[in-house]
Amino acid sequence: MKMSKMYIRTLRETPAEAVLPSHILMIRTGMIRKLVSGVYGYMPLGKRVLDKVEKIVKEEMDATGAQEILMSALQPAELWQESGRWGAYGPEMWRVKDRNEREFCLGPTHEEIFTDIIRTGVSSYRQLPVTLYQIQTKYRDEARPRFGLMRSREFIMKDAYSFDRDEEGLDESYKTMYDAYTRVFTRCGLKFRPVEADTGAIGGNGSHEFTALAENGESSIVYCEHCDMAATDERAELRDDPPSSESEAMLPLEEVETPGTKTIEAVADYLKLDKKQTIKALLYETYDDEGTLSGYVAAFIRGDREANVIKLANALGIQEHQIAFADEEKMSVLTGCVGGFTGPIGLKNCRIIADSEIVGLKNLCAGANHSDHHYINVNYGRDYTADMVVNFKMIQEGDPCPVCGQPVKFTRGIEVGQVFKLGTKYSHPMHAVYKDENMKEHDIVMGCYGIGVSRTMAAVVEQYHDDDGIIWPVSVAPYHVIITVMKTKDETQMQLAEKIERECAAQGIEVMLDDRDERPGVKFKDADLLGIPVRITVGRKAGDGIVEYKLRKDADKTELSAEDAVKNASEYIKGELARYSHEAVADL
RNA sequence: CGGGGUGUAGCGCAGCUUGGUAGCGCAACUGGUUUGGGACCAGUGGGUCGCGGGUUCAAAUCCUGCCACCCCGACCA
Repeated sequence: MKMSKMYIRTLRETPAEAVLPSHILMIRTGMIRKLVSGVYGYMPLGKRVLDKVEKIVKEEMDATGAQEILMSALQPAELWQESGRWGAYGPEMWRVKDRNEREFCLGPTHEEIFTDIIRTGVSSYRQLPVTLYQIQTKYRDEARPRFGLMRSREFIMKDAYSFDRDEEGLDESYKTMYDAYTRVFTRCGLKFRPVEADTGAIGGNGSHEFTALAENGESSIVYCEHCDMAATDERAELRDDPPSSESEAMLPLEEVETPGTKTIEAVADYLKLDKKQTIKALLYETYDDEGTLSGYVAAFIRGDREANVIKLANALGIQEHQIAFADEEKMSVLTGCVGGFTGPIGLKNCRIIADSEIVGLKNLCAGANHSDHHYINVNYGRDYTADMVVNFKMIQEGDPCPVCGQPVKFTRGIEVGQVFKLGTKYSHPMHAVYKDENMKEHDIVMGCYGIGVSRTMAAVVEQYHDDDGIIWPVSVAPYHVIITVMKTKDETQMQLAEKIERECAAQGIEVMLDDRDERPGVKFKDADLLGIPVRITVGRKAGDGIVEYKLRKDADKTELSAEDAVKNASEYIKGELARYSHEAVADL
């Protein structure tokens, strides 16, 4: 393709709207265009990359025997009411009405739709197992869209759903998808890690996230260097703490003045204590199924810790969206807590939850429930008790690994895929059943599997770039080779360039020819920015049939005959494509 | 949803404090000189200064309401 004919515009300056390298580069290369916040369009180069990712996804899905279909983004409310999620999903669901006030949503995911398909299409055990998938646009009205394609309100997702007779069948389907995902992300060139994950609002009883490693990622994952434990920070189990200061003697409870010390840092600093010797209060309000306020919770945790809201909600027997930070002023009227000085002693009209760790620690410092005062030498049992003692803290770097006990490590990443064992969460309420050999009805056992296709593209850029631009892995590069002509008005150069273009194309290499009437510097900068894996420069020595050959990822350049350059490019591209092929990763 | 910030040409920004009817760089267009790492000279075109209301002889500038976008947090199958 002649670059002079291509609809491309690159930007020299960093766009004001972008912060992450991947976002900046995708805008500077003109691959994507923002329409409104969290909604992007794909320009020619972006679309080509998207297509490559999709192709890899399709090949791996098809190889598992999954079959592609395509469902509408627009979904009737009735199906969601049947599954119980119309109310449960929350404000991220993009709800719309038709002219007759009938309710719909723009699908954030498709469990209901696929369950509906299967319940009318499957009646016998003989039709199971089956897995269907689609690559389609999803809508989530994110509270805060950001980082370009990383967290957008409209995005492209591959979603697959498996249907089995029983749990054993599901385990097999799940494993098949898990392996296929490993191949997909490997073929995209990503450095990633599958980690144990929570099931969240999708529900079910087992899940893994596939996380592309990236400093700027939004997900935090925990792993162990001594065993194969890897999980999201929310999911990671923490060992129950043995009472760590059992032998220490309890000192007399004492109230001390601590003026203006509203934060743990301030109190610890003022009293010259380690944060680990303090108790932090976290005030929550809870809601019932209708979303009305149902009560207050005061949760206490060691001062240096963070709470894991999922674990807290689980302990309270409610969903995650049914708990939120409390309105402190309203809560203080009823319970006697004082913002910044809340402690477990003397609270009323709320449930008190203590993290298992502080129960075992002696002589801690906690708020006194009146301004500018704290208690010191607070001890569980003697000075206060809790309605529940729960291990609800978030795991931290250095905490013991739940599997082997060695200190855990943290890293950040981008969640590019997730697999779930759903069980009968949807099939049961929606009555998706099959008849067995004895004409007995059973709920179909389901799994669901998602890949963020557009997000995967962003993750690749996030992992493959330098100061000059993108460095595409060959498997997803928009073009394989760029021919840079130094002087387009020089017929010898142009003719040689066109010859190279034809020869590349004849070998199935995707090639773009920079025939624009620009100075060499502009062309080199653009070639680097666009990140095309191989660059062939046609310049002064064109008359002798000599060109320059350079890989985007390497610094060195070599002068070769045009024939050898094409041969090198062809060998390199084909080698890389083979390395990222289905066959090459088949045994992963 | 809470806190902060920004809206001026396609992009990046200045002007606003102290009101006088809009400017710089890049990009685009024309001509010329250039041509191996984002050239130079000359010229040209392009703006309801986010939108509404108010103050004033006069508003990009002051007051006010709204909207959009970005950042931090909350939230996030």
